[in-house]
Amino acid sequence: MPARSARIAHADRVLEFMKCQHRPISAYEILEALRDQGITAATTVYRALEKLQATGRIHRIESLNAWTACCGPRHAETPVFEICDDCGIVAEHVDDDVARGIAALTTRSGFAPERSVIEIHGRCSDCHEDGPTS
Amino acid sequence: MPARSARIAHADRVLEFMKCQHRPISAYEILEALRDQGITAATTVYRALEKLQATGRIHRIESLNAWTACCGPRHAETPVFEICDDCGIVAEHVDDDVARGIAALTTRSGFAPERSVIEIHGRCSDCHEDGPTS
DNA sequence: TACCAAATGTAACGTTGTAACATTGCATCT
DNA sequence: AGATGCAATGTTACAACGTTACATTTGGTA
Repeated sequence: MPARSARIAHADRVLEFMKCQHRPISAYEILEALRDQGITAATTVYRALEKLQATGRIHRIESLNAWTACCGPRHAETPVFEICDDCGIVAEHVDDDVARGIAALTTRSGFAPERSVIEIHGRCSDCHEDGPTS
Repeated sequence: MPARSARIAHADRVLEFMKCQHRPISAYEILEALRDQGITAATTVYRALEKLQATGRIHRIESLNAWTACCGPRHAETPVFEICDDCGIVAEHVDDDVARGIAALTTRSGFAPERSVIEIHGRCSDCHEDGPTS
């Protein structure tokens, strides 16, 4: 894997792999999946994740210790994640009402917010099958 | 299977310790602190934490991998945490506006919520010292 | 008493993340 | 071209967080 393309390759390879997944992925899953593409150590994966997160192209799901590709246009805004505990799929939203609620709360309490983690666990529409028993 | 109240010593000791702290505590910090009270293994701490969480007396802070005593009467509702990244203090709120925003979002998307994680990182009022002075 | 179930102890292991330091590839300057 | 400097990468070891599996103790109850 020579040449100049190798200098950006790892972060890009990690991002490409993450975009093909439809659920959050752990750093060690990425490591295993990309081992045959020259990524051999956890350190490398974490460095790639750090760069991708800094540029807003991926998000960390705190309550899963896992990572997911950003699936919106440009996300400077706080995402709200809906995480299906059944099939594992994650939906990413930007919600102005929730954001306003957070802003109002922090204003009242005198707290200066910098980063919000909003993760809703439950069942997605495909999995809860809105029925009686189960 | 009636009352068995004498067997909860460890969970009680863990809860008492956590109430004396004013910031989130990791499971291993609890282990070290309570080693001289007969708690000798991580397993014991995690079992106590699990019980306390199940009864709503403590919360897990997902973005810190740490735990905090519940400091409000509304154990059943989703708390919003303000976490000061400077001094480490955590404020716990129950906010109906935020809860309504979450409920509206999940209703629109057909998601069945079960558990929400809402953690706001930033600076508390004592730490950001609003303004140019410092 | 004898039994059962919950609580606890113990050891090992699995997962997630970081620190510290060496090495390599590429751009730039002289 | 040679020297230099920086960022990316490799390597190793370790720290932090959490779980599994199984043995043992304890107290209530049939």
